[in-house]
Amino acid sequence: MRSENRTRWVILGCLTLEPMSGYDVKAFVDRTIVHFWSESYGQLYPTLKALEAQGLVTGRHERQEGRPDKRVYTITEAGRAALAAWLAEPAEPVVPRYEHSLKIFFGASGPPEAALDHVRRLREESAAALAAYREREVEVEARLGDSEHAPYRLAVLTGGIRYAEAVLAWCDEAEALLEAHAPPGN
Amino acid sequence: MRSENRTRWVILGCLTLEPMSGYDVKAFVDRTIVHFWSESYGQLYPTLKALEAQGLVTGRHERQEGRPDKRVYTITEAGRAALAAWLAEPAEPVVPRYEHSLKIFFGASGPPEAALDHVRRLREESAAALAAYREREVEVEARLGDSEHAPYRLAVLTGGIRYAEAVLAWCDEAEALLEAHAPPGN
DNA sequence: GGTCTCATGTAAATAGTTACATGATTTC
DNA sequence: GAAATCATGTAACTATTTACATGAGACC
Repeated sequence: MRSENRTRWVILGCLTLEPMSGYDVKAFVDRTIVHFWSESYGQLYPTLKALEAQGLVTGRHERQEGRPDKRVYTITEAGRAALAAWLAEPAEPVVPRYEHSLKIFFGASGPPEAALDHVRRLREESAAALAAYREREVEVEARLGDSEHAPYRLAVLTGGIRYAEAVLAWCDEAEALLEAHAPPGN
Repeated sequence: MRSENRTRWVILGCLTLEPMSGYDVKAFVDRTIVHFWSESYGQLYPTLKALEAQGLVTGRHERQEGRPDKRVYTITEAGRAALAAWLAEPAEPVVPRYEHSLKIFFGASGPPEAALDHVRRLREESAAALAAYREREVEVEARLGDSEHAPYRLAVLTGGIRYAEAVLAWCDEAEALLEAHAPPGN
């Protein structure tokens, strides 16, 4: 693998916002960057331990009443430096694997309506995603205000919105194209 | 992993077009669907063997002059049926991991100009990709003509074009946003 | 003489997900 | 009484990449 364990950078990035537990990081990822990133506990907890061993974060046990204790991690100066260095490097252009596209690409080998169904499902998924992003946009604008993080977060969120809009427009185009060549026989 | 070995479906899909060797499949992927899919030899060759063992493809040794012999695989009826069944199933919505977005998202923790640099590099990469797609579009239209595959392939290629266009438009938007909030000090 | 293309494969390593285990408290 | 939330972790498994090994012929 080209870049060793990208989970570490996600964790360090989250910890620059505030001290968090593994559970908190997971919740943050699922709430804010889930449209372009995902993390699993199976990756988060071991990586947190490794980061602590490397001195990039420090963990402390925190007692809680009425709920389980948690282990809260804080980023160290070394952690901030490592993150800053990684942020300065060009991003690795990773080729994503889109099953939707793959299934449409080989559509001629499937049942007649299958490719159109993929387009229609994609439209529904994208419409739902778009609605969620727009809600989040309002929320982020309100909560972040003029924080130093605001422009970065808003830029990325706008990216999600533009992406979803482009996919929706493409769905119409693709549907027309496929319908024209494979007239519905039912 | 939810879907067992998606490489198999790529191989079967390719073999519906014509009999191919592992090397041919790799070349086809890199030539036509590389913008949303990638395959490595380390995955292709073992999977081809497994598919043969399952009776979904048959391989034959082909002698060549002036170049190495090759092993050419042909899809069987069972292979076509398996592929058609997979194509009929809804695609699994896999969350991609965009390093570009991640680095911009946490931009406040990096060097001042870093996030803008990511946007600018992304613009260059997308512009190059867009140019390549447009060339391929002309080529595909000419070569596929009114083949049964044409509408599917063109639809997917158009998807790549729309995506690249949307990214380019977003880059302008993001650059303006980031410049407004983090005035260039150099 | 060096590099590129053609061609097949294996081994080692890593990345990542899923399932399991545990258990208290809160909400429906 | 059931299900969800909070909370941490491990083990098993799968997917996937990268590096290595081999070797002939074509091209510059």
